[in-house]
Amino acid sequence: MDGLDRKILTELQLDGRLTITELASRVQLSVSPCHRRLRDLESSGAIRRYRAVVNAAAVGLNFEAIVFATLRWEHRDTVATFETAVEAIPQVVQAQRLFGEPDYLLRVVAQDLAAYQRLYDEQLAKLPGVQRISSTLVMKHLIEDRPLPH
Amino acid sequence: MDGLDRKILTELQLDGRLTITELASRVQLSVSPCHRRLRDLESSGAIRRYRAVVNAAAVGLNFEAIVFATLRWEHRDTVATFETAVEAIPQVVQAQRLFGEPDYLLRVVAQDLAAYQRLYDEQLAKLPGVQRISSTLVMKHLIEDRPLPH
DNA sequence: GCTGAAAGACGGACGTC
DNA sequence: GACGTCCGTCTTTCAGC
Repeated sequence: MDGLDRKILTELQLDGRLTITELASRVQLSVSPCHRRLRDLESSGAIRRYRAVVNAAAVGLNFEAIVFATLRWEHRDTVATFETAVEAIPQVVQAQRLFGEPDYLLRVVAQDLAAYQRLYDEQLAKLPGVQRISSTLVMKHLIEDRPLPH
Repeated sequence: MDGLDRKILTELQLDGRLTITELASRVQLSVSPCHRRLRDLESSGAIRRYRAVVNAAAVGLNFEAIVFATLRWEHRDTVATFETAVEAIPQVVQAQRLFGEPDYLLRVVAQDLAAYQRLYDEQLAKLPGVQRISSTLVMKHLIEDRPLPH
């Protein structure tokens, strides 16, 4: 992992569909070594995958919320049960477990406020092991999917 | 935007480097119409971009934190000043403005705890217009970059 | 949906530093 | 060991019809 590899990663974070030819010219390398490096980055797991970034509004998802959840500590498997239940909700597009309060942060999308209310009442509020759950609406995205810094 | 378009978007969220040939066979379409649809999805902005998902640890970023920030309401441009300052920090890889408390949620990466401490003291704690800022460490990612639901 | 031309991908070989 | 340049061939792209 040297400067060239990092440069390749940066370019591919900006445009994941770059051709090897174009990528090679951007990082000032010829095609074959660039191709070799890319293959190594992919097989070593440095590049986890490629993804199209889809405009949520284009698929009718105009509503986004952040959910804060804190668990009760009942059993050893409170965590596992909760996490399984979260993973089963497709509207949860991002979820992380934190140290401290809250225990979990979820990013949830829905079609509109009504759909979110249904989702909240029927699924989020019923998640197992939860002591306290609250949610707030996302007003705006400042930064989304920015390339990792050096 | 019909079922086929949605299917195309789903497949490309799972693998952004699918070739048209492969994509066409997955959505049960022949190559040309699939290609036309893809071009339309790209030019209409439904597909915002393509991006390589890079393993942060592979580039030496082993630390991740969530920052909660609430602003003081001094002037009309408190918000703009704060947002500009946030955007200038490359370690902030995701940022959203919320309704309610906190006003902002930032996702921050760093090489290690020491680097994060420096970043916090020298930059995050000095962000303009902030009334209260606090941060917590990310223990684990449950869900990351999941395809948008239907 | 099909065709055809241009571009790109990808493996190998080989010489250089 | 890594880069660069040649060489193949196969696949993909994308504008015609």
